[in-house]
Amino acid sequence: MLSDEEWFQMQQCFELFKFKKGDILLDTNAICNFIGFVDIGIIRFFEIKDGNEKVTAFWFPDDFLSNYRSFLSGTKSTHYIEALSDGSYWRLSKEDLWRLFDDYPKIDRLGRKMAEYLYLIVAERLDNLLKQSPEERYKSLINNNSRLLQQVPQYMIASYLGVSAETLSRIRKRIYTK
Amino acid sequence: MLSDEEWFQMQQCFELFKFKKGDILLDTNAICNFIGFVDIGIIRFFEIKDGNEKVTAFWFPDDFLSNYRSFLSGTKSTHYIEALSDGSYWRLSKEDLWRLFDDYPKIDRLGRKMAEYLYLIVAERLDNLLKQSPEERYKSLINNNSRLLQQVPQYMIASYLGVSAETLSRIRKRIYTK
DNA sequence: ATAGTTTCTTGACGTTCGTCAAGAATATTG
DNA sequence: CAATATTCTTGACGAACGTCAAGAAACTAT
Repeated sequence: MLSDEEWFQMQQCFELFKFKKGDILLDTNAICNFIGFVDIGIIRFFEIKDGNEKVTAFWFPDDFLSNYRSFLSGTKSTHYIEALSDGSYWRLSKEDLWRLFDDYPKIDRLGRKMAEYLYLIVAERLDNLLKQSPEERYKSLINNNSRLLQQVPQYMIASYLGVSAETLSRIRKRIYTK
Repeated sequence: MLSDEEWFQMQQCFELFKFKKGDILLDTNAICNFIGFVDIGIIRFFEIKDGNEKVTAFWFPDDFLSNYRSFLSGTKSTHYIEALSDGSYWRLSKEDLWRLFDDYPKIDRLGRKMAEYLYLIVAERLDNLLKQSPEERYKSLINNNSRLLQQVPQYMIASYLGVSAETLSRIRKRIYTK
């Protein structure tokens, strides 16, 4: 889809960032001025409401990584991006991306595909949250996202599903004892 | 942002569709092959789960109108698009849009802006759903979307907020009697 | 105006959830 | 291996929600 020249120009702009478990890759109130892709490691995207963590997303290798809302709108992040393990990610600054979009129409189109793809992910998550019960959401996770269950603490998954840690523990008990 | 020529080409592709209250503009299991913009009227986007309606969105004049998930992914719609009043909307077929994207890079870029904008809307809605209580969500609606309260039946708003009609009735009682 | 339809409210009751607290299980570190 | 920290489970209890059913209120249409 892209020519060699276009790929080269894009690759030139990506920079590898290493991180340690617990590192904050984006703090609240900062404006997210980059997008990235996970190289190695696990990352979570969450906010804090009344002292409670609300996890919006987990990211694994090859996943898109950004506070895309803050990135697009230029508003301060309400969320943290935090490393759940050691690892690294490829980073592209907003400045460079805008320049690539201006200089190369095909990269601009790639940006459209990216936005469309990210729309699909979040729209599907919204739909599931509206129509499924917590138990159904957990079962979906078992079928579609089992690596998450193995590599992320359960209380974070609970938050991702929109329930308390205790409730998820009881959901699991319900499921696995019948 | 677009030249006269580009605007003209786009306008050529839009077609006005009239509808009556209760009309189904997109049925479940159909593939959404258009995007549109509301000209006149009110429209809702909803699905049915276990006999219950789950409203995902309401659209007013100038709002973007499509099952964008079905449109982008080419999968069958799980939702209905239904007219809540008489009205009309401007419609652009997928075929024409793809052609416009191919022929005019600036329209392609406009498509990126559109996808980005729609991402922001759904991402914010997801965030609110994860972090706010039903009562908080209703209060947000009062402040940010009051025309919705005046022009849409309350039981549909309840569904949009993710609660039963009775619960919203009780939330309103809680709020307005103290 | 009146009859019919739709929408909203209220009460009763059972279920699920959140919170707090304690302890068990698991993982990490020295 | 022992000590510590983290995560998970369980119980008890109260709050919020869903459902069913009945009636009130608002809206439509003739």
